[in-house]
Amino acid sequence: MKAGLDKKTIIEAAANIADKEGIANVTLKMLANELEVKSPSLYKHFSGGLDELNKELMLYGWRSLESEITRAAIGRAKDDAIIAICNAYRNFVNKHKGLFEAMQWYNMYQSEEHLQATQGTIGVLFQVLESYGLTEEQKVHCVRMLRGFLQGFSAIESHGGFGNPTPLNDTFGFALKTILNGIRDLQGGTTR
Amino acid sequence: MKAGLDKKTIIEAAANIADKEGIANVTLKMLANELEVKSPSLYKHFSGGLDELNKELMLYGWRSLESEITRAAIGRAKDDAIIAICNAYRNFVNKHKGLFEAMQWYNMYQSEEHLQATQGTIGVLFQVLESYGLTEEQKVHCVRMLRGFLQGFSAIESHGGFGNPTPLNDTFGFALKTILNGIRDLQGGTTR
DNA sequence: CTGTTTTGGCTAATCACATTAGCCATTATA
DNA sequence: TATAATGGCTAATGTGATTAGCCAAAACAG
Repeated sequence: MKAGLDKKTIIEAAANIADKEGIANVTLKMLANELEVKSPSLYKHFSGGLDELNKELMLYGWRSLESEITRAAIGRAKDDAIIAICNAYRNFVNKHKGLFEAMQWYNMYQSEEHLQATQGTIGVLFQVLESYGLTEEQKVHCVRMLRGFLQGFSAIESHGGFGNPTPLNDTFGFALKTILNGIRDLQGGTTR
Repeated sequence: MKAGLDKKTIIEAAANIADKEGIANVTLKMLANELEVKSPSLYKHFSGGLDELNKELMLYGWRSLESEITRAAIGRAKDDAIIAICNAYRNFVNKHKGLFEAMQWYNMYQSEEHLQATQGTIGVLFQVLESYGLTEEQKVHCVRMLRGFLQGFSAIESHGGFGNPTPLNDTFGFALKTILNGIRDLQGGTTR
């Protein structure tokens, strides 16, 4: 006996493999190698096998993202907070390409747990929006718009999907400005 | 001898399986079953095996999307065209959940081919933007913003990721309006 | 029209990885 | 200190991908 593994260690190793080697390499075999253990041993920690592990990886990812985002928003409010959150999201994805893929991959299973997991992240945005004096419904629209954009943009960027040499920072800034304008318009009710 | 298969038939069957059974079920075995053939036979059409097949499926998906989008834009211009395109994109994803996953899945391989494949779809948006009198750079920003939002929003929606009961049509409409406003602002140069 | 080549299917065999069964030493605990 | 639970291991099984090599039908050359 020697390894002394636990779920946390294993998940973190999996996240590492995902980021470094690509999500396709998150296999029990690879994981066992990394942890210097034989693959059947992992079943002592994840009786559900690879499937359970992937689910946990997904949850771990969302929790990590939530934590980064929360930290980013500390001491900020309004647009300033939203911008910080969006930057944190984008940076997280670029730093954790594989993990982010895992977070989406598990969408396939469309589980209640997944909904819960994303809720935390989304919740931070909701809180920030509280101070804008919007209706519940308007807040929902704003959060959804932000979520959609952040997820899509980050996914494409992290995969090198934007072929053009134009700086991505500029695009991101423009998009954020546009979205914040949209939110502002909801407040005043200005019919432009 | 009997089947008389060809690439097109096989890819379409694969797309069907992806949409109906989920992308996890796009296996050579399942495909062979559907086509009433033995799995090794498929190698006569895709010498690269499952990997090549997935790549072709990805390309097929982007080509299909481009075609739907193009059709949607016919006879329309400006905001009207953009809205039509966005709706077509969203509808496509919801109708082809599995195929859309395949389109993204292959991102993993970050290939030149993938870049080419998306280019067609993106190109349609570019063309529509021609009439807005924007600089090249501004057009790039707009297209990227739209792409990011469409991909993220559609992916989340098609997976049932938006937990809230608020109608998604409303959110989509609001987001489009917001983005179109952002584009309009680029034109006038109005410093709001 | 006949001999030859190509095509596209098939069976049998191999490989990788997930998973299960059951063994066993160490650790924790009654 | 007995005993139970833990967490590792080896061996065996199962599924799907892939490869090798056979063979009949179709296409084609003369």
